[in-house]
Amino acid sequence: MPEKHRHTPKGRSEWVEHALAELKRRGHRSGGARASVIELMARQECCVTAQDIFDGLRSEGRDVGIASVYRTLDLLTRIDLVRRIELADAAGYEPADPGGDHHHHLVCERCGRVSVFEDEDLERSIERLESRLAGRLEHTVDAHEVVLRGACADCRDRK
Amino acid sequence: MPEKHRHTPKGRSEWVEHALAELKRRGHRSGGARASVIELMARQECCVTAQDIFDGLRSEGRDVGIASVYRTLDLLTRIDLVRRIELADAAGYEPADPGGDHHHHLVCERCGRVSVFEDEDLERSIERLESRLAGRLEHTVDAHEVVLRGACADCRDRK
DNA sequence: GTCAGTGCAAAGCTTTTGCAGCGCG
DNA sequence: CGCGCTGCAAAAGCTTTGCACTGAC
Repeated sequence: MPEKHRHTPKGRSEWVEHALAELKRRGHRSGGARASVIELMARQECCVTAQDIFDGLRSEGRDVGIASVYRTLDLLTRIDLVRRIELADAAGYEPADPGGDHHHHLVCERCGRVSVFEDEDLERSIERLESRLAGRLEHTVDAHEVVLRGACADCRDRK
Repeated sequence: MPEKHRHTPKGRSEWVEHALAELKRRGHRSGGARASVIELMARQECCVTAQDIFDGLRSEGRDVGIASVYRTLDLLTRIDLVRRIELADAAGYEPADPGGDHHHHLVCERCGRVSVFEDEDLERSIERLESRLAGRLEHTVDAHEVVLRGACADCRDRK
């Protein structure tokens, strides 16, 4: 059952705590740029690009270098606090909700807008597939990514 | 049921015919570079990058410019003769088999190797999802892409 | 003969890396 | 007070674009 615009504000402030704690646990120091990226990421609805984050922080007056944005995203992705999604031009990043929030993305090929859906049926199919692959010792699977491409309601109506 | 290394040599020479015919039908002229890219694409097992195609053609002595490779891939993708898959660094391209060969990709996060799987169960879940989305007039869906990421048998065994 | 197709080179993007300096612990 | 974090700038890819020229129709 697809759902759009899912808000989880409480879950997200928990995510900030979790992320900072996890970084500390791994012996990372707490720097300003990294904290800013984490705080902004937590406020996002859906996946954002590194450039989005950079622009967002600049518009709030936080002079974070784009290199630090990439470095932070890379670090957070490597320790599974952030999920990276390969879109067409640039990669999208979003907080990896620990609470099993397995949503995927729907990209409009005309306007580029990205929306979100969830589907339990699909998720179960993927789980079965993953355990079959693991059972045959063919491949372990840590993550999966589903992208649907088409035209959003607005663009389709606009002929 | 996942299957690797699926050969469809007959289907692929048919694909060359189909691609050339479709281009002619649309009023495109038949140039050397484009024909070379199509011919090489047809021989590929799985998705290849533009650079792979460029290198492959050069090694066969065909001096095709990389811009022509990109232009051809772009054209073929736009008319659905080629499927573009977003991997990590560069995009992968593969012939779009008209015969409903809906396979997807399994990427090893350590060595980068890309393998292929097919899964009817998964495909049915996606079909149901797509018709639900279309039914609600939320989004049309022309294409879907599933990427699983993990460790291939070789890399996992190598500790 | 016309104009789509082509190769080369340059430009445009996203992402990474080098480096000097700052500041957390 | 060491070394991890940071910003800037430069570099390193991937992909697109400009342009003159070739060749298909």
